[in-house]
Amino acid sequence: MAKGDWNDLTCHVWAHVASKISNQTQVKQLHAQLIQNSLHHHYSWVALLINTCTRLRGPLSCTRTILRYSTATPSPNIYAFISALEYYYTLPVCKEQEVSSLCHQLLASANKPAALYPILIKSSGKAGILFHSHLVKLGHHHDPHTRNALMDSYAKFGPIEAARKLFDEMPERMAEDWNSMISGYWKWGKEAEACCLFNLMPENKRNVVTWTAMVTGSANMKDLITARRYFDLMPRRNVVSWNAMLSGYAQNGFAKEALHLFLHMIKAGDGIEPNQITLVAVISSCSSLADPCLADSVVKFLDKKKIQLNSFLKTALLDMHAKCGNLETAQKIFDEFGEHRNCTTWNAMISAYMRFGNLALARELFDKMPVRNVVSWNSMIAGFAQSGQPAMAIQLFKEMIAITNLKPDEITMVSVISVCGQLGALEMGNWVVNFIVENQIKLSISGYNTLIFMYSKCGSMKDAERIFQEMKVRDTISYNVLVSGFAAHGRGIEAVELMSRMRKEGIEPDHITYIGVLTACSHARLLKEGRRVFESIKFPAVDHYACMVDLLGRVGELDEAKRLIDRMPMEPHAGIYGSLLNASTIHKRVELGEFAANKLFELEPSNSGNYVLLSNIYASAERWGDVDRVREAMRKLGVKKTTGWSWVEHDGKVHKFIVGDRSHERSDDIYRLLEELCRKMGRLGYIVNKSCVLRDVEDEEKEEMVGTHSEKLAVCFALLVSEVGAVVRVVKNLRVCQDCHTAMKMISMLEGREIIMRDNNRFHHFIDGQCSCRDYW
DNA sequence: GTAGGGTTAG
Repeated sequence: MAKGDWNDLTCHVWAHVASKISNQTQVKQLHAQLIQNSLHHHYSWVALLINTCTRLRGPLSCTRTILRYSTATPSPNIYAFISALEYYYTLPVCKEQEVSSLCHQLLASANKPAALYPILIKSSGKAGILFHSHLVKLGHHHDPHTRNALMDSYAKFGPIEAARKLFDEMPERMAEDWNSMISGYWKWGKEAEACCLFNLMPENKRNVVTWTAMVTGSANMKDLITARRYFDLMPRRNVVSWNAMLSGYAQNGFAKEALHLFLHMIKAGDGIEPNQITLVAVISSCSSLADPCLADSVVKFLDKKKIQLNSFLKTALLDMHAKCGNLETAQKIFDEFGEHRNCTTWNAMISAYMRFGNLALARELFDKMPVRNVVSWNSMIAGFAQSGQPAMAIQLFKEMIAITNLKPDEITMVSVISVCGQLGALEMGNWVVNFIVENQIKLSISGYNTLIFMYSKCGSMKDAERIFQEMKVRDTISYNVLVSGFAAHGRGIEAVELMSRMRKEGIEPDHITYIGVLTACSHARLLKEGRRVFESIKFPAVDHYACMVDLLGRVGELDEAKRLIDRMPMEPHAGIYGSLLNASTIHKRVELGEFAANKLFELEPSNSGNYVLLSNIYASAERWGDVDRVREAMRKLGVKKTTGWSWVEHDGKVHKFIVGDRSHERSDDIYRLLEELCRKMGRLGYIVNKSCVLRDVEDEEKEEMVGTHSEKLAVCFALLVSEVGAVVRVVKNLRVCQDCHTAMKMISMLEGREIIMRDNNRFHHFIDGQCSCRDYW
């Protein structure tokens, strides 16, 4: 080959060579070969080299060299320069000044046709606006296309006001100018301005792009109704318009609508063929429906239409298989990616493992991945939070903010807030809220809803109400979370009032609201209000009946409760009989209790609580023979009483206890206090098998069956640290035993402090020797 | 190579 020669054949050969390059050393070798052949001045070579670097996404120094080199060649290649610029600008080490000076060098270095400026600006991404002053200097900014390109850069990357200024200064506007401006407004969340401009735009200038921009804009504001209206009104649709509508549905959780629209598209879509992007939306909808049959038909469709799989499609497929329960296929797709995996692929695989409960493999993958983004951290934090490992979730969050430059976003914070709620860790919750404010993390409605949830789970309804009041826009969930909070804290009146307010503000209560309000009435013994609420439900579900049975039972109307069960239009579930059994225990109704318990033994034979409750009913009626019979039945069936953990938060740290626990550093003090407490309360207490057993003073043979004693340890610890003078929050997951309840009342009276106890879903406020929940013990 | 559509985390 003659030196410096360049023709189609050599181009083809060298392009083939370049396409095989897989590492930086080979790039350098190719560069050396070019120099050897004196081809290095030819701009097509520069383009080839830079494209290779771009493909590898790694050899940074090489790209920088070539970037400088491409402006220094006698005939600089604008396209090669753009490729390099685009790539370089996405790198974290990119220096804007450097880019700007290179741009100016290039612009000043040679005469180029005016048509190149818009291309240069468009292709430069965020760097496009750096050309502005230069173009004004050269007088090129009056060219309509250049001007549009500049305006578009401002519209995309901000400030949007600068774009509007250019737009207003235009003597006449092309459709592209209107479209750029409208899309810009949508991009910056300025819905009103976008719609206003759309209405101002002359009707004959609106084209398929304008309409599609309106569809996408509305969909991004989560207003799918309006998006669909624009879609239906469009005079002409192409594949992009269909994709916009499909993706709108898919990204906003309207999977069924997306699939429905897709079927419509392939049946009567004006002869429009679905492409890769269409299928990405379709596959992601199949993922959220988690239906393996649907997954199968999509795979067949891809095969039939011979659609090429790109990395977006492959990742979507990986996710779909994982969500449909097929981890092997997901794993296979991940393995086939090989070196071409990107961050999203890794993340999809990590969340697949998390979904299958394989935390160890998820962690291994997370540690192995070369680059982690916010989603990677979020997947891990959420995964641990949802797998009952809240401490690990918190640790990862701390690592994230300590060792990475990544900024936690709303999704990170929602996981962390929810962990604080799970743990009942109020101090940590407050710290997290502070973090959100300091780092200016914007929360959406669902973010605020999580905050309300957290505060009510941490026992601070005051804060929960404050957040609710501060919200400018609320949805059904906001009301439901607060109503459930009131219910858990036994504040019935507030729950009923909140539902009225909800109706007044034009938000219709849903079945969850009704469950919350009825539960609140039940805990506060508001029979009249509860009846009214129940009667206002148009189609009461089985859970609403359960709440009503619970309410009737607690206030002692057990016969009416039984009649309601008999009248129910559907089959009663375990919750219904559970409420009846519980009420029978409280009101010592042996026969009704037996009836409910027998139903429950059929429905859930291994639930130990039912046996314990029945045995308690017999005990209260002094039918010791029956007590023994139930215990014997439990033993024979191998039903074990489940034990639970109790938590206390102190000084921002959560302390965890279980029966017989000796692991706490203040364990000795705790047990000493426990004995003292038992003595003070006029009961005999002693420690057996490292755990605490209480015996009734009057009947030394009768061991306490209720309570797991882990809460006793928790209570004692809470008392030990009580000198801090703060509200003590004892958090546990089983019903508080009577001793603890009595102890709490005593302490609240003697020390004049408020004590808040969390008992699974309920809260008990002890003030001045009284407990807030009237139906309790 | 002027404007519109893409995967993962709650």
